[in-house]
Amino acid sequence: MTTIKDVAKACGVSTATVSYVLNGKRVLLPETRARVLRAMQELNYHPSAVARGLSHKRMNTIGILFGTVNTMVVVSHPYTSFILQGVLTASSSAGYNVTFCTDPWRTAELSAATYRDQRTDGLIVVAPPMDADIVPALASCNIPIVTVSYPGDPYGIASVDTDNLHGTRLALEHLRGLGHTRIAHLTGPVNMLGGRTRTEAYHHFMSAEGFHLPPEYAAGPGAFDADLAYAQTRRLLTLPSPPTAIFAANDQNAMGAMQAARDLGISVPIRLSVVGVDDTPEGAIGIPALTSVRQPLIEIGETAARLLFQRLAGDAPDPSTWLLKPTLVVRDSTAPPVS
Amino acid sequence: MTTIKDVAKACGVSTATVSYVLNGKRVLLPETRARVLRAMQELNYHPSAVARGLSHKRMNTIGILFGTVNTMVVVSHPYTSFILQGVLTASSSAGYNVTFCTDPWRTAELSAATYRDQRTDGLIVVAPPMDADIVPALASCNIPIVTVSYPGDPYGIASVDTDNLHGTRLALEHLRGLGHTRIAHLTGPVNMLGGRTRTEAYHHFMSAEGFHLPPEYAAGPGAFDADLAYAQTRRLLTLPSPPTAIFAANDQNAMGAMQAARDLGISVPIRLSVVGVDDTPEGAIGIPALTSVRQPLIEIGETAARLLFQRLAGDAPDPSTWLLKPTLVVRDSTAPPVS
DNA sequence: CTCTAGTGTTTAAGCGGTTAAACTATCCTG
DNA sequence: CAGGATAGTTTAACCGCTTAAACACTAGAG
Repeated sequence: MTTIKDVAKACGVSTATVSYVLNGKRVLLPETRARVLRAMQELNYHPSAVARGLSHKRMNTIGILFGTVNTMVVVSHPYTSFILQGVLTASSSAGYNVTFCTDPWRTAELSAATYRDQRTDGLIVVAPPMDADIVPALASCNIPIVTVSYPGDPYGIASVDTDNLHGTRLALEHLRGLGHTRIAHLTGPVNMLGGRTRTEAYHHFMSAEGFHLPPEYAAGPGAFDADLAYAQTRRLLTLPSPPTAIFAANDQNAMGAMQAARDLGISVPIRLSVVGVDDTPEGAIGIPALTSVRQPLIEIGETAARLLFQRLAGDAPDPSTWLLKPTLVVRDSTAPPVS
Repeated sequence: MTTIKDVAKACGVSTATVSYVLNGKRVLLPETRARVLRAMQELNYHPSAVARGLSHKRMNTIGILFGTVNTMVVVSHPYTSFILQGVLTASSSAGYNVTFCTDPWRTAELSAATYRDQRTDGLIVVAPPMDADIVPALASCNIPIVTVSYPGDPYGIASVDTDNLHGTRLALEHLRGLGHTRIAHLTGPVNMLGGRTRTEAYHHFMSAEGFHLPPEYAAGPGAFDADLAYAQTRRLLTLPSPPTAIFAANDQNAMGAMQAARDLGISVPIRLSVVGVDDTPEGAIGIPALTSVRQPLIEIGETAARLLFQRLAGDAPDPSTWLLKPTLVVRDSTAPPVS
């Protein structure tokens, strides 16, 4: 590997001169500059990002950490992979590299080393459980971070998320507009901001509308999991007064619900309407195609990355929560209730 | 940020001692060791991976580069995301970090800087076009690389891929076993190893079986693209003597073919059987569910990563091509031909 | 009681860049 | 034509950690 010294020696200048050619922080004689450039070419020289990083104390690299339990199956999951896509796009155009934190978060104690070694200039933490110590731990050692789907404010951190209140309203207004009044909810995990917020929004909307529904209509504890949703839906549909519509915390839950309905011989959407959240390909292709709240995941990833870059550049963005508007994709799993 | 000096000063030893505590390369008095460890705790010290990297000349990080044209939509693509998954899994357990090369490969000239700056110890290059200069360029400057779906041998590089010959045979034997003889092929891009190999394997199999098919049965140039496959299939199905089965270069092509058949009122699988490659979720969920050759993508990613780690550790693996066996997933898009 | 052989720690020179400050010409100004 | 400004380059310290080599000290051998 040729170093800056080799180049300097090769054309009889000091390493400082080569360095100035490299980053143009001083004016040099065109002739000198040309000679150095030629030598760099001939020697096939490429400066070491590591040495540079040590001097500059920044590596032009951000890390992305998926805060979910099962970190390793995360990439092929539609939610995370689209967020990742957005982060990569924004990073690419901002000249940043992205390193994947492969080491899943355990506890602040155990995982600190991986995230505090200055290998990355900052971190994007995606959807960490609300009860994990990861965000406070990272925040307390001044690592610049931006979170996705996590309450940022308490720690003075910028955070990006879907406007889940709005998304829930879209789904529920759609159902109510079709004439549904007996609308149940499959809850997501309470320790995830997205799940919790949708459930809160559901209750909020329902009481604002003056609907008084039995508690079984939003039974917890939930998860982002088709099997649990399946079981919960069976229970709902065998209630004396079953719901005519279900708002599921995400598409996986919705798929579980549709399966349960199918197994009970209850046709969707004729006798049961189902709305999910996430607009996954699986839902879109399912039979019937799932009506779903589409989160702007790529934009969320891009926004998170951009906020982090701003923060790293010094223009501190106000550490607040950025909510991006979801949209409702109406497909074939919703229809007016049979009366 | 506290440095090794702070720790050394805090407990009255030299930085060398702290360093030895850090990496245990010398025996120290238990008492000294304890004192240093305590200081590290109290000062909340975490060594800089960058400084370490500069000394060691390795960062314990590998890069992954997707060689396809449209790099930025790559993550959410099933092929790449599963490969990535495998790479991440293997890296995680080997203690390596993974950085995405967000900067898409342009030419050797333009992109060299990004890949030669020692930020990564080695590179996994996934499915680069065969006519791009990327692999030779990287190989010629001694960056340890492992390729996926690329002819590795010529450059003395380890390479991992699906055994496409075997996969093609699985698909074609399945069709022949059902009784098909008029089997057409939707070709993939010729500049991608996977596409090219499947087409070669198709021709090889057909002539070995003694089938003499019209050239229109495998018309090129192809692509991994549903629209082109759609057009090609329409042409095939309106031939005087149309095929009764189609072996598509991948699932996207197969989906295009099924759409074309549908639009022509030709029912799959009754009047046309279709086999794809990749076993994508979309294909699996489609109507009819697609019979497809499943590539062991996660294993491919893992293998590629492991080969790279071996290479980095010095145990040079023989730079040959590792072919992993695909399997055939039989679903509803194939059936015996109507006679 | 000297001499060697550990043992535990420090010194100091890197690793490959950056950059403030010093230096050396050259040029202009009064 | 001295004196200051300016332009182009070098010197050398530094970033934070590693590590060969030097050093100081004890302990056991002869």
